[in-house]
Amino acid sequence: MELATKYSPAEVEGKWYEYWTKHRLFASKPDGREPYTIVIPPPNVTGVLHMGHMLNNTIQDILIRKACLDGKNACWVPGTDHASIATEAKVVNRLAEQGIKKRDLTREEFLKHAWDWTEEHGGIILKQLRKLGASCDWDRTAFTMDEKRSESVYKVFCDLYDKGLIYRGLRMVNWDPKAQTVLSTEEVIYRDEKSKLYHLKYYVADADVNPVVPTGEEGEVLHKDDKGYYAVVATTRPETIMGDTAMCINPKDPKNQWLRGHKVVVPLVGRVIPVIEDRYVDIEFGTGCLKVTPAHDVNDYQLGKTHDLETIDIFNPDGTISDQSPLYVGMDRMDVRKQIAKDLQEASLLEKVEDYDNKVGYSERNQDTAVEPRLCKQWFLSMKHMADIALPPVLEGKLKFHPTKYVTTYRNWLENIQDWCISRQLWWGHRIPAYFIDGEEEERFVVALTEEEALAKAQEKYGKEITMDMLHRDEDALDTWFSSWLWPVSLFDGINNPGNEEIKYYYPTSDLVTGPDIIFFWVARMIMAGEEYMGDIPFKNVYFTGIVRDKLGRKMSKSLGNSPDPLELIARYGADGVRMGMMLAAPAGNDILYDDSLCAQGMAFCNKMWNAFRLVKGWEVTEDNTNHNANEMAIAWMQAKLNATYAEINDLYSKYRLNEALMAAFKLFTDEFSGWYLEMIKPAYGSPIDSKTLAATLDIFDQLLHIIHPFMPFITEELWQHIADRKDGESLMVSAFKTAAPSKEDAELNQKVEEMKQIVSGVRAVRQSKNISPREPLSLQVIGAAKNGVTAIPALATIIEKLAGIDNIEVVSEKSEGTQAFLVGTDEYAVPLGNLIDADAEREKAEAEIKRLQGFMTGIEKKLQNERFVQNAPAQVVELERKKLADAQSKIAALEATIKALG
RNA sequence: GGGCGCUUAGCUCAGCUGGUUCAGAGCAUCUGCCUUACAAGCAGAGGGUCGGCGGUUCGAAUCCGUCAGCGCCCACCA
Repeated sequence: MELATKYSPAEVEGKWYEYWTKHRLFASKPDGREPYTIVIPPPNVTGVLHMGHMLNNTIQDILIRKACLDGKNACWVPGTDHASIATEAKVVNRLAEQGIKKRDLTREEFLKHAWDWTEEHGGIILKQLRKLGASCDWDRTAFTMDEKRSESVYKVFCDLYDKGLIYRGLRMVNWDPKAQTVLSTEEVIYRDEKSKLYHLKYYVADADVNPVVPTGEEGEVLHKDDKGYYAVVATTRPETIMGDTAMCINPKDPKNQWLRGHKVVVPLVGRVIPVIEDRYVDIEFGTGCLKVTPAHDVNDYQLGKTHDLETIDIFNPDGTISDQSPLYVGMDRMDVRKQIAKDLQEASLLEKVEDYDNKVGYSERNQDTAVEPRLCKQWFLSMKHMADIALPPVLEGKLKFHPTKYVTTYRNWLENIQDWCISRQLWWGHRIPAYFIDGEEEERFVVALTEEEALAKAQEKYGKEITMDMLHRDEDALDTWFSSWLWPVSLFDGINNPGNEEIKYYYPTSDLVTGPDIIFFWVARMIMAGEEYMGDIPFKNVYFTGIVRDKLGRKMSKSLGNSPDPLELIARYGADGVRMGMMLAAPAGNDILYDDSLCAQGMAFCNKMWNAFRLVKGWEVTEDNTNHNANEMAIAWMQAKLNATYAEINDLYSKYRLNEALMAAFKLFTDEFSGWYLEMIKPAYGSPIDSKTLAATLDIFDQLLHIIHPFMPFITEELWQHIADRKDGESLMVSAFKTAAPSKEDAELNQKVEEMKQIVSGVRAVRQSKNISPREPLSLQVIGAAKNGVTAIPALATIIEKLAGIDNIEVVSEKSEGTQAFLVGTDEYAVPLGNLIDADAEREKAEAEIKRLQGFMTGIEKKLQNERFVQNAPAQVVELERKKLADAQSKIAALEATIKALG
């Protein structure tokens, strides 16, 4: 058949994906083989594939396919995450478009919409992963809110509550006014911001007491104007003054001594508040006077507790001013900031405004919404115990991080860990299995898996008079990560059904591939849950990928429009091409600077493989196997090279240096196999190839396809299916494959061939410099001393003749006139060219080289004359220097002979 | 403010415990070739005083110190 010179992935990829699926090659069941397990970092159920997923899932697929070829029982479990905040926000937005407000719906109605949305948009991403070639066991597809996973979450919640690790607490928490929910500390990201520092006047209320005010250098009275004495407070948040319940100074601050024991008036508000003293206040910052708003700042809250201050909550949950405030009720906090600045100015209460750089916390999910500290009662998981069990396996190296630098990050976090706020004021998620009991001022509740159980517990705890009507289940849902942290366990039903066959077989999983941005959110917490519920680590290795950036180093983002659509890329370059492009750009642990040209390189490589296949496939075969010594040599060498490279590749895999492994495979195929081996054995045009060489070549091809397959599954399967007759159901994916360990003989043979290659390149360079066509035959002179080199091996001599276009190799004691010489190591070769030689130019070149070598020798001689070097350096090293010296001498001799021969 | 990491060819990166293979790879560049698998190709070539300075050593890209620049993580200075 005629095969196109271009490989077209579109015609091939879908076919093989279907074939793999049909023959259930991705499916895994526990058996006698060694398991190799990866659980996918579950993407948001409503998400679509982006470049980060492409990278992450390509890596996972490579690892899975490699394990499969290594004969392991590879199991890659896919699934999606319900992503409560993100998904709920999307649903709320869609409802808003339809004119429906969330608060007008009941919980049940809202959840119905959310499930509709999930079914409509959910799992698109998993379908997209198939285009990439992801070899997930799709039968196992899970969802963090499916039945088994939900049951696991509830059980774990109850269990941790019973163990006393989950508790309710009144804390200053991070509030997202847009999503209207609490966030954990990890979900707040701080950004540098250019803001303003407002200096506000707080007049002394009891001015009649006539405080002792300091005076300036000129003797003038400070802190006083026609309205009286005043202190100045610097704040970035003037809109919170309605919540001020004290002003604070440092007791050791000399310049503010005069304020001790006085009271001041909150500007505009008119409330009289005490001046308190606390060493927390930084004397150097601003004026050393701090306004204290216990309801809206973490530190102020602490001060409030210490000094027994009143707490005035001036914000509504949506970030507008509450009726606790005397002013601006109902206005948004950001609008109030602008307005109050004006009003203060007009009332002459604003001394000045300065530019100021500070950090503002934003919700990780709503990055346009500033988080508000807020005091409220939430559910927390005590983390001390969790940190204690999660730290040792990583520090001891039982669970390895790649790259290792993240161990420090992990450790720092765990050693300074805060309790985890696990409740969220959302509906989309796992509803907290806690039941509050009506009737008393003080909060009464029980935690239980079912209402019946709850009632029983309530009656036991609070008395028989409790009835079902009095129970109200907590309205809040759990943090999404409270279900994801169970993922490696819950996927194999290890919580509901401890000790089952699957969990015993697949747990602990092998590798986790994820981004370092979720090391705390997810990785650390999975280790905690794994240790708590399985008594063992959830995975043996964590491979942290980098962030995908554009080639200018910018993060890919929707707003910049610099993020390509993965599916378009696949359509353009083929999945294999894109996979290779991603991997080439992905050095282990570094960020990825993505550029389309990398995919183009991947596609070009596919084409290379395709054409190599066309060549091999196109040969006529003869059974005449005589006279193919050169081919035997070539085959032996190629196999040796392959063995050595594969050993290297395996080593790179073990270090997760997948980009280097791919590069090694790429070079093996392109340079060694296509560039050298195929040229060595290629029969003359129109001539057949002997059957032994063909068989050996197909075998080598087969091995190469195995090596490349994890990186580029589609084209390798396509070619593998073509290079021999295959039965239906057979696949490269699961076919046996063996290379020998590299041997000493391999290395020796390789060294000879490398030398041979240099001779060929030498001749080619001569041709290039003299503009001689490759088809014009030349002869090659082997100068005296080199006569025992590789040209003395008949098979290699034959190959040299073939590849360099040489019709005659002769050994001469001295090169004749009109030759152009070159050195391979210290061996000298020459190509007779007659009058094509430009004697002057050659002489100049040789002289320059001699000069360089002499300089080189001088350096070595000095070294060898240095007694301390000769005494202290290892004998080997000294010997080497002597050899370098000798080599340089013989090279100079050869060059001098060249000059002489030029006449 | 604390911690970690990075700086090697135009670009992206390898260079483990200092000395053969130490100055490398891929891409890009330049020069020849439409050579009968592949121009998405082949052949050949050029390109770096390994961020600066100082130290240890017979010997430093590699170890130590220091400075500069960049990046990341953590932290309650309003």
